[in-house]
Amino acid sequence: MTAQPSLMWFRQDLRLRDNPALTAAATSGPILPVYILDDTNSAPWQLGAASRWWLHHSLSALDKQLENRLMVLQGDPLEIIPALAAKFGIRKIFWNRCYEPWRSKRDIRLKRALKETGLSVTSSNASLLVEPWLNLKDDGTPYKVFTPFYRRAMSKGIDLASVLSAASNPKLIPADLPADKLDALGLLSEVNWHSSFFESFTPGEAGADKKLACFLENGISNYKQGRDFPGLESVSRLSPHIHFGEIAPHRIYKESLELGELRGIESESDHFGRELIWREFSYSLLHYFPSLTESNMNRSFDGFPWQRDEPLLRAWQTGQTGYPLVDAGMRQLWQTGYMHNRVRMVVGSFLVKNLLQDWREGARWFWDCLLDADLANNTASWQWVAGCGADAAPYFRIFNPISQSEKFKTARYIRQFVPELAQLDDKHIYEPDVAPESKLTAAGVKLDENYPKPIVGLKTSREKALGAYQQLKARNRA
DNA sequence: CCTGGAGTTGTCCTA
DNA sequence: TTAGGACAACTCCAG
Repeated sequence: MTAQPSLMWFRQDLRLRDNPALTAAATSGPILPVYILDDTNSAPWQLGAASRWWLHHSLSALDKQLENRLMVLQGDPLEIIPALAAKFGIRKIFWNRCYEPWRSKRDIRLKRALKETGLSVTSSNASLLVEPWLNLKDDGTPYKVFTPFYRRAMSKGIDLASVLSAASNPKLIPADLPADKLDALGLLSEVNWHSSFFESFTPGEAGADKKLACFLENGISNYKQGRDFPGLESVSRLSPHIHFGEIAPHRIYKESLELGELRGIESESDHFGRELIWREFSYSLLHYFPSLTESNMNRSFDGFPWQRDEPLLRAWQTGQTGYPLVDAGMRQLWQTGYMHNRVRMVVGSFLVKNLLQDWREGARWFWDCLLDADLANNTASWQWVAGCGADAAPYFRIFNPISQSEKFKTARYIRQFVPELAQLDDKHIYEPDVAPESKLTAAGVKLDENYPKPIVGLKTSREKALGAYQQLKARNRA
């Protein structure tokens, strides 16, 4: 007779190393590893199509690490977990915390219910450098400005030791699992739209480690400047791995800072560390302002005169705005499930300020298309770019997609994702509609035939946006 | 409680 | 060509 098994509930911690819940579960005896697809009650934030693709392959990788013993289920954990406990004679349950408001609410209920039936439940932190309730102002309230949040976190120091550990090698209880258990979740769409995702990403813990190693080897040495240039390989692209918990931010933080010291490039690694803390800031915001996903954080934006327009939104989504950098970004998103951060700001600003479309439309589209779709990051970032969020860009700060193209030398990037413009030289590729006819003809560009003319004028749309903002202010004063 | 200083990522116009 | 200031006040935060 074996010892009583523990249940390890995997969620956004799909890894064996640096996994506090798994470490704790493994030391207490044999374990039953379980994943539950639980997003059915999270409308309107059910997993997007790109996230589903990633999840499928990440679970597949984890399952292999667990000798195909990962139990995969779908439904409401409030029912499933107690049923499993009863069926397998489980007394102890372990998980790592999630922070989406609907999940943490559900987990609190579940924990209470399990404890009432005499089960032991242990939850741990596996995914935040600083959990929201550990980085508050002296008066106990949460930060709304990034820099003080960052300083506070730095001055207190990050607790790395409680998360970092060797890979667990848990003893798994025998289970008879169907071979098609993952396919049964139906995470992969029938349309083969995601085939190119594999070109840039390998979901799973091993893929995450490789991405980090590659970034530390090549990308980080020029991070501070290089991260703004979409044509360079100076960003880590770790975001989807972090979101699904295939790697602990603690490990990323530790290794990048150590390398910075070793190579004397502290400035680069500090800037990278700052970006990791931005994620923490977003989590804190969402935790303390759970309505952030639906409502303007700055309520004075509630009456903003958004100009809902389906054709404009559609042009933005499909990368047919006539602004090459915007179109390149939107097509990168669609084709690869990823978009460079500099370009995210440019396309975000363009949607919200030049097209006057509600930021929630942008957030929704990103949610569906991004492999790294993360409720806290996505929401906080869209509110930031729209000007209604915490520490937001002032409303008059409107990105000019052409200036941005030039400043960050995006010609190569544009050629990659907008092939119909590839033959244009650097001088004309940023603004094809004012290129001489001869250049366009030579490059095979026929405006409004194989590439659109700009769908809005930059100057007029900018003035319109500023006008809308003035209008809003006037209304709020009245 | 008061107060001073500061706040991710920009653009445009003018002198 | 280039550098500096305007753009908008407002809220946040720490001392």
